[in-house]
Amino acid sequence: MKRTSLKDIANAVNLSKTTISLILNGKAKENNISDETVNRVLAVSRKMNYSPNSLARSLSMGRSKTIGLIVPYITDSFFARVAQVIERQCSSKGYTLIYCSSEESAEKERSQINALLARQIDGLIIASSCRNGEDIALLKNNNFPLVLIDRYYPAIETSHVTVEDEPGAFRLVSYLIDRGHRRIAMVSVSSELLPIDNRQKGYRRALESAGIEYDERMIFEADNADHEGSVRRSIDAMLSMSEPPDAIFFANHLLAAVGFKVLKSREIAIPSRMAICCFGDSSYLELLEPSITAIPMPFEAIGNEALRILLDQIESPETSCYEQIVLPVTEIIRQST
Amino acid sequence: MKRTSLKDIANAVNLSKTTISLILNGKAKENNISDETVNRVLAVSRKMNYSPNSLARSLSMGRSKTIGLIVPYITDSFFARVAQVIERQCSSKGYTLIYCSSEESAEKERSQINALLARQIDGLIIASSCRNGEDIALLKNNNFPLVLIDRYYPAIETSHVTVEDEPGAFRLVSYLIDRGHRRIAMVSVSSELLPIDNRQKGYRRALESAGIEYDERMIFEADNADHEGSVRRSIDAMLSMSEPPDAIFFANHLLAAVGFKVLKSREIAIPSRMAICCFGDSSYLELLEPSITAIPMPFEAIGNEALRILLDQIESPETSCYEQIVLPVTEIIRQST
DNA sequence: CTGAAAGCGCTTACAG
DNA sequence: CTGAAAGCGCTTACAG
Repeated sequence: MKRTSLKDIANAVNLSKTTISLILNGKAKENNISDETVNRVLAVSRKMNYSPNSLARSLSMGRSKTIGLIVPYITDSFFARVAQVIERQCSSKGYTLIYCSSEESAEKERSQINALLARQIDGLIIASSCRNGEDIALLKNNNFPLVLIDRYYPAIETSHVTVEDEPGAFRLVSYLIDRGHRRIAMVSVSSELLPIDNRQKGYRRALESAGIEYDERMIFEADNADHEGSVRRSIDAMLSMSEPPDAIFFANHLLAAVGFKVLKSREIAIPSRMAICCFGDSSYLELLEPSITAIPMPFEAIGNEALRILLDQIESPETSCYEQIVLPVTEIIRQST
Repeated sequence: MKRTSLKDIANAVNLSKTTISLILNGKAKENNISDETVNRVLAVSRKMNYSPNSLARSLSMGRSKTIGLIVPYITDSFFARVAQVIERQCSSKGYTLIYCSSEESAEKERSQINALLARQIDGLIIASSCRNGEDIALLKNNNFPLVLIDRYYPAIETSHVTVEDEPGAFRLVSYLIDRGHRRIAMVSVSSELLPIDNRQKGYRRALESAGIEYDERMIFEADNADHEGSVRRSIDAMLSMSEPPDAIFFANHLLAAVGFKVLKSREIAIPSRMAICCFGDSSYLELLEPSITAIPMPFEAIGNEALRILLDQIESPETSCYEQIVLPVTEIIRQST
């Protein structure tokens, strides 16, 4: 597809590329280019349907007005919504967003970081796999504009936007305890994900501060590659315990949905025989019967803050400094607890 | 962030950029470059952590190994899954995917098409707003590699991948009729979206072939900007009819979820007082109580076929021709009907 | 076996 | 008021 270039316009109006470029970039005034010339060029460029080749422009300017976003799964409604928020903000600020899914793989994450850097992106927002400290450190050491969301590396000082994972989990589990539950299981995912770890800490602290002994057999780790199967096995394992749990805290909304399904299929009454709740939320959790107690993620704030910090780093590198934002969360009590 | 360039390597090893470029692109053999030189360059380029500037490369080669995908909403699980499928396929074929959400706006779609073209993408997959025939025709006339998914323009011959909207709706509504329903309402979205229109046609044909008179007051159009409110109003309107419908066919899964919620809140028993079903599916529709009869979208096949056709156009422009794929769909009968 | 040179489509000091 | 020229980082005929 032949696109018209600056040179084409220059030839058409018998001026130099320089002049055309200046005019099209709104620098006519400061270069004293006559109104007549400006209008003529504008008209012709419109007629020729000109739009600049942004590769050439970025290459020449050394910045692309593009930012990258890497999330684990775009199919996870939480990340999709964060992406939506960031995409909208970006376009209102004249930036383009390129996003991709790392599928929770450190290698994919690495190759995506490299692919994005190769495209000369101006900054990067990552919900990292938590197993890629090397690249994160490299970016940081090069002062590359970077904001981590949802997950960060405690050992590496960066800007990041997260939520109150530990306190949120603490409150939710404490609530279960207040409701009389004593045997509370937790289903999380098998990985070193920081937020999951913090949610587990909150769970543990809630038990401790209620004087309930922590029992590691009550912690189940699902397999990201097989939520369905692994959650089913976890729940079956719980049910076959001599003293089965009477409540389950799921580490995220996807696990909770699967858990709900399994419990239903096993005909376990919720909440009478098993109360359930989870970190994170999704529109359908309130539609289920019983509706599920959950802690919604402030995806709007996460996206907005992350982009604000990133653009600050990009546009005012000298004054900007690392910002760590921890957003508050509030549980929504529904029927499942 | 200073990246190392070909020139940096050339200087480091005292060879020309040409030689480095040839080696790094695996063209050493055909240019008789000595193994020793090759190894030396490879080692140095690794040590210097070189990765080519893909903007420069694309600019020079005139192709970017990048394809664009425009969907209405990445937060719609259907499109997120299609995007996931395409992203995976792309990366396995050495392409990068850039996707963005048009939010069902023709203007956004247009500006995204232009932004993507400006990035010299090699091809484009679009689930179009159906109100942007102008740009689609322009792309087509320039022989730009293009595949439409989910929606297409009947007046413009292009490659596209869609599903059996009309037959699917026909079968589903016929099923409702078989179950004894006579007053069947349809809730669709207020737009000129082709698949929605086809689903409506299927609905209508089912009624006709069962000898049920079509009543346009049974068609409700929800507002994309306010699903919640408009579906609520539609359902309230139905309920206040002298002879309310006894079944509702929702044009997509998002509408069905909202409809389910409203019916519950109005304490309308499903399916005894009101049967419901929808086109499209989502993991949670089977978790609801009653679970919802639906027609799953073959997102895997949509993504795979679309990309296959597109790559064919890109890589063999001379032999490729327009392909129109209509994928079959099968309803899953659940408890809501 | 290797390099100089032109070109991809832009921007931007610099000169007149 | 406007243009020639260099440069961004690559690739690729062409020459030796």
